[in-house]
Parts: sequence; C-alpha cells; structure tokens
Amino acid sequence: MATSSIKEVARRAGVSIGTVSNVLNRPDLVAPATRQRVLDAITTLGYVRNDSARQLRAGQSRTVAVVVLDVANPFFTDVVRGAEAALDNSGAMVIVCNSDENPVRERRHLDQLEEQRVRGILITPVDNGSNERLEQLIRNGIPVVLVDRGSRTRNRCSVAVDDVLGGRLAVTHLIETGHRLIAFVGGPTSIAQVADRHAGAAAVAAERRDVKLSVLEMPALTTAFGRMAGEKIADLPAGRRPTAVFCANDLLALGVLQEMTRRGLAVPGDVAIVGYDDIEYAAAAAVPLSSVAQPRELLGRTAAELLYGEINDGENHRHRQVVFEPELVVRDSSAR
Amino acid sequence: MATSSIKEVARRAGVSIGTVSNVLNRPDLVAPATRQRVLDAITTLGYVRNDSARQLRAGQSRTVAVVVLDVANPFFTDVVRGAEAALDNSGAMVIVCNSDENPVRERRHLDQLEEQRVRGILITPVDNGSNERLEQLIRNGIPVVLVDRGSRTRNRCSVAVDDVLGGRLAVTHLIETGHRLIAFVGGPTSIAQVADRHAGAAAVAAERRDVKLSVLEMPALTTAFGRMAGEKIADLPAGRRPTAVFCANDLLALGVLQEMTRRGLAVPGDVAIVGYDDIEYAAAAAVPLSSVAQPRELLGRTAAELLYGEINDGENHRHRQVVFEPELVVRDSSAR
DNA sequence: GCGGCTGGTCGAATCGTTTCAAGGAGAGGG
DNA sequence: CCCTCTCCTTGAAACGATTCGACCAGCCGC
Repeated sequence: MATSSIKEVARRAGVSIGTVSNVLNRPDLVAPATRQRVLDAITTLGYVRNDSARQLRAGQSRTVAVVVLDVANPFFTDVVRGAEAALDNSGAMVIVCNSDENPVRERRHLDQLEEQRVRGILITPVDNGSNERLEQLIRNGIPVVLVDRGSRTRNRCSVAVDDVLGGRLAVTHLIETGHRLIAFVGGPTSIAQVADRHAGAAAVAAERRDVKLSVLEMPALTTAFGRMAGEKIADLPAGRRPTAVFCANDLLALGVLQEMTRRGLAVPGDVAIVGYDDIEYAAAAAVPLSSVAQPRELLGRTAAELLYGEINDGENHRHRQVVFEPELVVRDSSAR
Repeated sequence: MATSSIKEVARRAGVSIGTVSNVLNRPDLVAPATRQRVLDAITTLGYVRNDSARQLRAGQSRTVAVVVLDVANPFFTDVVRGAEAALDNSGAMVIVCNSDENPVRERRHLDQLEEQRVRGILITPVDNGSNERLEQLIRNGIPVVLVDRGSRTRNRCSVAVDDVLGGRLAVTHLIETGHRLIAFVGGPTSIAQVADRHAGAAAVAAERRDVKLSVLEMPALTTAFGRMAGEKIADLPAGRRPTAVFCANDLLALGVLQEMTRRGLAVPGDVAIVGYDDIEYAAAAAVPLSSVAQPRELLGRTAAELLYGEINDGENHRHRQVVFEPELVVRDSSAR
C-alpha cells in the first residue's frame, strides 16, 4: 500500500542504499549476483522510484511543457504532436498546458512550471503582456521557444508561419483562375494573424489595376459569422457581387459556403471560396474547400528541436527565428 | 541565474529557514515586520519555490493526470475541459497525457505518473490489457477513475454514456418521422461503442414488423469511408434504397452527406441522416447534421468529482459507476 | 611476499523544503 | 518582583534519491 522506498529495497536485498541506486542507474558497476538480488527485492516490494527526490537531487526535471492557447484547436493539437514526436526519444516527457487565451491561466501555468523546474517551455503567448514574465523565465535559466509568433527581440528562438505570404498565395490563385472582384472576410484586425493575411491579400490585389479587393470585418472567426458574411455577399446584385471570397480561416469559409449553398449559389461556379488553416473538415465539406495549409506538425517539431538545442548547447547557443512558408491546397471550392 | 533557495532568502532577510517557510505557508504565524522583510528578500532575489522538494516532503504531488486516447479528438478535449473546470479551484493542477491509442505509450505514461506520485488519474484505457497495470496503481494507493468505459468490476469509479440508448434514440426518431427502410453505417464491431450503438438501433427496429434495418460495416470511422458507404447506398434502386441512414459517428455521416449531395440526392428529402457525437462541425455542415450528443464536459467534470471524492474520503470511499444519457439533437438532415 | 591495481560495496553528504518541539522575549496578573 | 501566558522565532529532523570518496578483498607481476 504505502509505496516502499529505496531504503527498504536495500534492507531486503541486504545491500546498501548506494548499491540499489547503482543498480537503477549504472547497472554495469554492480556484480551480476548482487544486481539480481536487488532486482528481485524491487519486484517483490513493488518499488517505484520517487521522481521528486530524484529531481530534487538532479536540480531539474526531465519534462518539457507546451503552453497552448486552446487544446481543442486542431492547429495546436498538431503542433503538440510534432513536438512530442521530436522529443520522443530524448528521454524528455511532454506536458501540455492550456491557457485558454486567458492571461491569468497562462500566468498560473508559468508559475507552476517554474516551480517544477521544467527543462524548457514551448509557448504561444496570449498577448504581449506575457513578455515580461517570459523574460524572467529566461533570466532564471529556463529556455523558452515561441510558437506561431515571430520574436521581435532576438534573445529567444521562435518558429512562425509567414501569414503575409499565405494571403498572397490565396489571392494570387484567385486572380489566376480569372477572378477580379474578390472579397476578404476577416476577423478583428487586432489578431496579428488576421492582419498579416489581409496585408498579403491586399498587396497582391494592389499590384493589378483591374483587381478589386473588398473587406468584410467580422467580430470573430466562427462559422456563424461566416454565414452572416455569406448573407451580405449573396445579397449584392450579381454585377457587383464578388466572384471569389478569401476567408481568414476555415470556419468562416465553411459558414460562407453553407450560406451560398442555401441561397442556391453554386460554388465555385457563382462564387469561389478559399479558406485558411486547412483543418480536417475543410476537405470533408459538402464542396471540398481550398485552403492555405500551415505545416503544423513541422512547426511543433522544429520548435522542440530548437528547444532541445538550447538545452544542450548551454551558453554558446545562438537564438534563431525560423519562419515557414504556408502552402495553398486547391480543392473543388476554387476549381476553375 | 542559478535560482536561489530558501536558505539564501533566510540569510538575506536575517531570519531562519523555518521562518521563511512560515511566511510562505502560514503567513499569520509571522510578525508583520518580519514577514515584510522576508517578502522583500524574496522579490529582490527572485526566489521561486522548488516544487520537487516540497513534494518530496509532502509525499505526494498536487497534480491530477488525464490520460486520453487522442488529444486531437474534440470528444476528449471537451472531457479535459470539464475535468479542468471541476478541479480548477481545488488547488490541483491538471496534466494531459496522450496515449494515441498505443498501449506502449499508455504504459510509459502510467509509469511516469506513478513515479511522480500523482494524486489521481482519469483514464480512457486503450484496451482491456491495461487492467492489470491499473489494478496495480490502485493497490499502490493511486485513485483511478475510468472515463467512457463502464467498469465491470466494482472496485473503481467510472463514468460512461449509454450508447445503447443513443442508438435507440436515433432510430426511434427516424421511425417517428416516417422512415421504414433504415441503414446503420458502422465501423468495426470490436469497438464497444459501435457495437452498443448498433445494438440499440437493432432493438428498436426489431420492435416493429414494418421496419427494416440493414447494416453496412466499414473498416474505420472516417469521412472517406462515409463517402464509400454513401456510394453503396446511392447505387441502390430507389425502391430498395433506405430512406434514412444512422451513422456510428459524425465523420461517417459527413461522408455520406457529401456523397448524397454529389449524386444529386436531396438530404433529407431523399435520404435522411443522423450522426453520432455532435462534433462542432456537425452543425456547420452544408446541411446541418442531426446527431446524438454526449455530455462531454459533464463526463469530464463528473469523473473529476468522483476522483476528488475518492482522494478525500480515503478508506471509506464507495466506488460508483455513473452512466449518462445521450441526447438527440435534431437538425435539417433529418427534419421531416 | 609485497606493492599496486581493479572491481565491488559502503557510508555520508547533499538537494530544498516542511514541520514540530523547544526556547526566548515581553506583557500581564498576582 | 516573580510567574505564567502569548507570540515569534529557531534549529534540527525528516522526505528519498544520487554521487563520490573511502575502503576492502583479491589478484597480478615482480
């Protein structure tokens, strides 16, 4: 019942504590006969190492934390998957903390993690307010890698995806398939990702005289608001109605798609649609959705590798800012 | 840089170690002036408690683990959410472990968690093989609550949803809206959930002479196989074609829906569809999908509460097996 | 036969906390 | 003025592991 300690194992095997520890950590130092005796004692007692004591002695834990904005978001679950894959056989254990876009929760998690002396942290911070706390962690010797946020200051590693490029890709594709009247359906511009995606889209549109990009700014990036945006678009007279819509994420796009179908407008015949994120359900929509895909797993994997490097290189580590390129996946919703 | 210990705080504040500890844990025992001096020392040194030492002394940690089959599955993320909510102000910290339906990974996590002396574990085990390991944990004094699996043996708590009832609800609804030729699209019957849902559906169908339930067993519960099932159904001549389809999960249902739309069959006009799980995208489908919803957050919350009870009641705890009822959500895809 | 070496084992120190019995300084009562 | 009581504070003993110098017994070579 009460889990037994190394001391009892030692007594039962008739050896010293140090020898038991050696069996556990450097078995080749111990004579085979003794080793076997100790192992037997361990199994009969059902001994389980106490990790707290181990860590206390070692001065740090073997776990790495990933702090995400939303565990339910497929984007982050894939990032976590990537990170886990990268750290799988490094002896480290990955734990996932969910800040839920709540600065207070984030703060609490970071405090906890520091108390636990985690080996390192991968984090997508809720806002820029977290910066001071993160600086502190770094000063205290805990490596931090930023995920999906480029780092302005060069004193940490970060991985991100080029959202401006993503916007360019989407709109370039729409122009190439013949569209001239294009709508951008976005969310609050306070979200950096939304702003960047729009910037890319606008830049491409501005390069051509005959292309016009209108903007619909919705309060949030949900299907419900997508439907609402769809209504507004469908209500326009055929001549002034955009023939293509680029949405800041897939949920918006699904909403728009749904509304078009309901109104009897053909996709992509009357209106082409391109989303962003390439979530699993994008491909499964009634009309499979074109979307700008981000290398989610790769993002997590790379972040983990940077962290791993930082942990091992120690003082002479050079921080790196990695930026990935998104990729356009063309499906039926924007086929010619 | 090197994080400072309680000892240095004590020296800097000119008090003993014990006093610093008291400031941290029972501040009212310390004279205000002293307390302030200690707090100042703590902030100037940037002292952070060492949780390992704390736990070592305490004998157990303050964390509770949730071991899920798939972090990316919305079902589990909601369960986790519920558990977090229930434990939020109990001082416990929730960590999420992902077994990825892999017994080896599951085993490794359980080992790690036992070494960490976690307070308790919520788990959806990969298979019945885990049972022995779980028994062991329980014997060693770590409370375990099963999630989404009823416990046969009465020696632990569990929470589950009545899948047989879910099947009944779906088919009863279809019969009431006038359907007589109904298809069940399922997955491998080795999955208990699938078997139960089918059992419920079959039971209701058997109660009426004029109702016929055919079964399509697909290899996996994905949209791709849903489309395939859709093909088979659409290929049938109109007279023998089922007028309603009940799918073992929403992904299958979305696949079927997609194929119907592609073939020009109206949903629900020609074929009504009911799914299972009520995932977020069910409501967002081109034709909003009727689905059997499980109380996912409630499941997590209840599991956490049972665990909490078990932790606190100690010896005189009585294990309970809680079963929740699913609920049918009717949307357009099966509207009359 | 003796010095040195090697392989195996031991014991003690250490990590950073918490807890608790014990002590000390004032204050208040007799 | 002394005794008692309260309030603070202290110091030492855990908790369970790891690590490292010391020790001991054989064995080898000279």
